[in-house]
Amino acid sequence: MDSHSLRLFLSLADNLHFGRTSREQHVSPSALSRSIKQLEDELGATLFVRDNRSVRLTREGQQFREYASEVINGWQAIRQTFMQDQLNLHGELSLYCSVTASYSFLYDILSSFRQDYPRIEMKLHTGDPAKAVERVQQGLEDLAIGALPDSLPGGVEFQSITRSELRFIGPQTPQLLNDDQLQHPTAESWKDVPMILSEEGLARTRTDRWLKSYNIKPRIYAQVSGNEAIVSMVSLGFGIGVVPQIVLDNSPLTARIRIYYIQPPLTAYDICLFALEKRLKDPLIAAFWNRQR
Amino acid sequence: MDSHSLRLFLSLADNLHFGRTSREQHVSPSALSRSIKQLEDELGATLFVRDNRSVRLTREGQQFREYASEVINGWQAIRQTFMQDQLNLHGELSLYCSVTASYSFLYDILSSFRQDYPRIEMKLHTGDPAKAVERVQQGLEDLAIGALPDSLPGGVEFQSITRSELRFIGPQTPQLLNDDQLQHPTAESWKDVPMILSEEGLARTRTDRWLKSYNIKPRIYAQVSGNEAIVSMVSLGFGIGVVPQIVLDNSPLTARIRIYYIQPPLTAYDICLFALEKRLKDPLIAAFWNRQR
DNA sequence: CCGCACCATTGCGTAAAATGATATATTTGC
DNA sequence: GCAAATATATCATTTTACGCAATGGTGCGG
Repeated sequence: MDSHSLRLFLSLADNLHFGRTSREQHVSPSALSRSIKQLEDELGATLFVRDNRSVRLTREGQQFREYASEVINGWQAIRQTFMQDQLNLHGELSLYCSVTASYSFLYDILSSFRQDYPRIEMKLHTGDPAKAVERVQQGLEDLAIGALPDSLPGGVEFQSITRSELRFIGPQTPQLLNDDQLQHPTAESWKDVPMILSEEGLARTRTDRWLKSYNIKPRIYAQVSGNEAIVSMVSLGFGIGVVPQIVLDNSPLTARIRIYYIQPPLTAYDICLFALEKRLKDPLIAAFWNRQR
Repeated sequence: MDSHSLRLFLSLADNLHFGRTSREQHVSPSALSRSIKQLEDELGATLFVRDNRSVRLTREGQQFREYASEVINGWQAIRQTFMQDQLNLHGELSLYCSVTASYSFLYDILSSFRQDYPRIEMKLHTGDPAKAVERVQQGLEDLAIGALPDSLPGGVEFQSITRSELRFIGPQTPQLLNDDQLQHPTAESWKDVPMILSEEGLARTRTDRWLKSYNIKPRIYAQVSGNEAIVSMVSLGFGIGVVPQIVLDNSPLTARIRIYYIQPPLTAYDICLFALEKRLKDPLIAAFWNRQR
């Protein structure tokens, strides 16, 4: 028995619907199904009657629901108690991240942090994630989110948040790359492919390295800054580009572009939180660094 | 947060001693330490003050102790409630296993089963584990514990309980095998090594296969039945034998024998519980099969 | 003052478990 | 028959847990 299963159970007991619950709780349907089944096995009782069309709580399920919600509420309550001081912890934290980050996982991070530390104000600055480490290092920001570079300057600490693959993308039409160009990239076949690349940053470095490994001298149509701008230009048919998957997940233009899956793939982005090591002692920064996840 | 961590926490809160608690709870000191640390991280509070010489509960720890014991007791209580019918479940179950099994893991299995189904009587029969599957198949036993054979007859279901490596053992003195014989076994160097083997069973099959792979024709000093007898004869210096590690763990003769670690090791024993598939519907057998672990 | 025993913790390599993706079965309502 | 929803199996991958051995700190006795 663990709190995660209990949360899933409680959510399912509310929804009475596996699909909806799995989406709400960010787990796959199979994981949810297994989790409930495991709970039932441990208890030696059936919690839900599923008749392929509807889900409903058994008598035991209702009973267990009370217990589960007590456990979860008790847990939250005791955490609140322990965090009394945290209620008094107040001030301001600046966080630098990309527009994409602010659209995606940042919401979850900030909303749970907000619950625990309601009196800490967050100043959110968005910009090119390639500058994340630099901004922290220069003391312009308390915290920053960006991709983990191949080499991190000393004195900067990081913690991994998520990973995201780097993708080659092209416009939906016209199709700028054919199978042959993808599977057997050569300098010759790629010489006229127009490319739209970031001016700097990991995506650029890794793309350059990939191109170089095939001796391709790219025809650079445009160098832009900002992944959204790349997606935008690609969708308009100007060329092919390279952006992290997470940008595509949150882009309104996904229908206008296509993803080219190359082998071997570019090394994935490791999206991390950065802070200056010596500033980790700062109570506000420490609170964020050690936040509940 | 999971029930296992809570149990560890409660035990530690009683003992105020990591070493003792880890022994009591059958986990390594490191696992215990990490488990407590994780709990503290999740809660954002220190539960114990450890000053390398003593362990004591913090104020938060005392508070959490109440919560934890409520959660655990509640869990037990709700399981009891769900198992009301089980209290009424009564009758007799026969279980066949080796002497070694009855000395080791069987205690844990039976004592927890006993708690859940106090009115089910267990008839324990001990004997050669090689006969486990056969006894179940013939309907002589409801359940049996033994090593999973390479091929299981149809209609017999199994569930894994634990694994145990097969070990070559020799007497403490005289040393019957030298390094060369172990690392480069040849027919020539092994021809005079006296061996004590089971008459039948997996250990015998696997030993034979191993010997054959090196073209060794063993000099069989004795064929006996029962692993304890093998250990006994080996300890007296009659020859070398092959027994599962678990037999050694529970033998009073370990000081008199030595283990020869060969590479590659023999395929380990997979110690399983067996039952006839069609009898799994029997409420008593089902209760044991799906017992709490 | 120096080993020495004791004890919690940490690093590391490996083993086990959880997960997501995918495919398939099954039932039910339309 | 078809679509929707749950259950289950399998596989690859990631994540986690574990034990072992080593570390570091502390008090005690010689």
